[in-house]
Amino acid sequence: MKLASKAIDPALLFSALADRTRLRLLNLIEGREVCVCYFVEILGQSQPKISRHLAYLRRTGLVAARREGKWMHYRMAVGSDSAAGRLLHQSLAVLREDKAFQRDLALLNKACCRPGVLVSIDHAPMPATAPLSVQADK
Amino acid sequence: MKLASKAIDPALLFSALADRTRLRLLNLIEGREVCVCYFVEILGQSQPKISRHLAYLRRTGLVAARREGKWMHYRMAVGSDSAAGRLLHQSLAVLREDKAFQRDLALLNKACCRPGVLVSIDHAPMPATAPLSVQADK
DNA sequence: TCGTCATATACGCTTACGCAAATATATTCT
DNA sequence: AGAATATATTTGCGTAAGCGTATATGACGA
Repeated sequence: MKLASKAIDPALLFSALADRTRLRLLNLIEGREVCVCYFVEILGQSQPKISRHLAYLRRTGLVAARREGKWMHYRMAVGSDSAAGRLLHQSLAVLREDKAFQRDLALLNKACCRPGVLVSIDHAPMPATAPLSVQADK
Repeated sequence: MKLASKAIDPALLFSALADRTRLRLLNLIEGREVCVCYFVEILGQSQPKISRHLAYLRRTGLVAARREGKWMHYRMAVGSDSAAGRLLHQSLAVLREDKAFQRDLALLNKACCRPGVLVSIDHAPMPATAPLSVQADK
């Protein structure tokens, strides 16, 4: 059961959103559980940088981590029952109008649905939930 | 005519929202034009502090200022036609669920609709547009 | 036990931000 | 012109945040 430890201050929430790397991470995390190795691969940024930003999001209480063997999986820790959660989720919805964010999601889709496309991580664990498809192929 | 000078980067927008004073200012500005003296009075913060945060919002392109005699009036500079505008406006909508933000709006209502309540500014110019009433008296 | 892989943290540095106090600018009034 | 009012900007200082590089931790396999 998810403890509502304490309401997240709006200004603090927006601080967490005030960085493009963190926005991209949250975009990928929303709605599923994602392994760190996907973040590094898809964002194309150094591992310490990704890890540092994930730590920031963890400290803020926006995401939670779960260890599974060597891998760490991150997931959302706030739902739309809190004001902060609504702020976060509705903001991500708008951000996904941007092609760059759609592209990140598409890469995540490829990575878990077409293993081998991202060869360097084709041994990594699958996300627990399939990423929402952006502009589904209809 | 409002020039769409350049799209506001989402991370930059969220930086502007990452401060409680600026959130309160934006809450008051949205939907009308407000004189600086109201900000100082309602937020109960020092004039230089208010001015500094207004300057920040101006630099970011979120608000615009207009001089009228000795007074400066601030208004929103982004509409819901831009992604940043949608992010901003929908965020303010959620923030107004909070009593503190409702209270600020109520004080603005009093200040312009019942002159004399805030005696120290009862000589100040009226907001151009009446503030949206929060929880209208039904 | 050792080595390796996956991830996290520490360090040193630089830049941005927030605040209070002081000062500057612009406008109106006399 | 000079004083008063409304607002803006500067200065100095402390803190938080970002980055890259280097190092530490934790889990697994040989």
